[in-house]
Amino acid sequence: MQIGIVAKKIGLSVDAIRFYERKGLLPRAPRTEGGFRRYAENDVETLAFVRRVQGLGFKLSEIRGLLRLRGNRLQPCAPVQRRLQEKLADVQRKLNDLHKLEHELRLALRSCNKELRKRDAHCPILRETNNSKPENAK
Amino acid sequence: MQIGIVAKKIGLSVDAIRFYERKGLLPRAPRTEGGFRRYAENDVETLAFVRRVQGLGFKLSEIRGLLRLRGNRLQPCAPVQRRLQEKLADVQRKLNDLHKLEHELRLALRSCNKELRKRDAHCPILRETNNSKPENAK
DNA sequence: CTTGACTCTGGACTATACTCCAGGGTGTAG
DNA sequence: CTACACCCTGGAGTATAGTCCAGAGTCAAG
Repeated sequence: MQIGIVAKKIGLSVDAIRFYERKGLLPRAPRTEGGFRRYAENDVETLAFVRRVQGLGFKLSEIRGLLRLRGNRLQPCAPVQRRLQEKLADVQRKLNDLHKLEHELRLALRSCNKELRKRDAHCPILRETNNSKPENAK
Repeated sequence: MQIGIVAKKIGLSVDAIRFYERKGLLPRAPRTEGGFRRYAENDVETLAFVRRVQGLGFKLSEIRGLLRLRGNRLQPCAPVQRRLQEKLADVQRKLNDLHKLEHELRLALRSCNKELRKRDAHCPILRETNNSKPENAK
C-alpha cells in the first residue's frame, strides 16, 4: 500500500503520516526502489491506534510511550491505567479551571447587566474600579 | 517611573511589558533622552486592566480590541457584553468537550479494570479491538 | 514511451504568549 | 568620576501538531 491509500483509509493527511514517522511514532517505512514508502495492514492498525488515543487526549509525545508498551508481546494494563488516570486528573483540573472561569464571566456579565439598566451607562468592566478578587500576589 | 518599577507593581516581567508595547496593547511609551521608557500611573492601570481581562480568558489580540473600547470617553457596555457572552460560549463549548473526554477516559479505565481482575491480563486499550464509537467519517 | 497522478526530501510557516540573549548604553548614589 | 544596577534593540527560542511548498523523481496505464 502506498502512503496515499493509507491516508485515505484512516482519514489522515499524507503529510501527517510522514510527520508521525519523523516524530518516531511509526518506524521508518520500508521503501520501494524508487523510494516510495510501503505499508502493510499492520501499519494501518498502528495509525488507527494513534488516532484512538489521541481522541483520549494524549499528545504525540505520550503516544510514543504508549506505542512502546503496545510493542511488548505481553501487554500489561497497569502502566496504561496509570497514564489514563493521570490524563483524567489533567482533564479534571482543566474542568475545574474552566468552571471558575465560567463563574467569573457570569459575574462580569451580571455587573454589565446592572449597568445597562441605567441611563448613561459606562461599562464597569472597562473602568478600573478594581473589583477583582484579592490575589495572593507573588 | 521606569519599566522595572511598573513591572514589580503589577507582577509582570519587564520583557512582557515591552512585548505588550510591541503588540500594540500599550502605546509606545515616551522616552528619556537616553531612550528609557517613562510610565505614569495611568499606564499601570492599563496594565492592570490587561491582567484582569486576561484572567477572564481573553487573548492579547482580543484585549487590544477591549483597550480600544476603553479609550472612548463614553464607555458603552454593550460591546463588552457581547464579547463576554462569546467568551462564555467558548468556555461552555470547552467544558462540553472536556466532559465528553472525561467520560471516554472513564470508560477506558473501566475496561482496564475489568481486565486487571483476570490472570494474564493484556490491555484492551493497547489491543486494536476497535471499540471506539462509530465516527461519522469525513 | 508518454502522460498524469502520485510520491520524495527538507525546510518554512501557522498561532500563542511570552522568555532569554548579546552587545551596548544610561542613570544615579556615593 | 566610578560603579553598578538598570535599560535599550532586535532577534532567536519554546511547545504543539501539523500544513504547505518547491523542485525533483516514480509508478502504472495506455
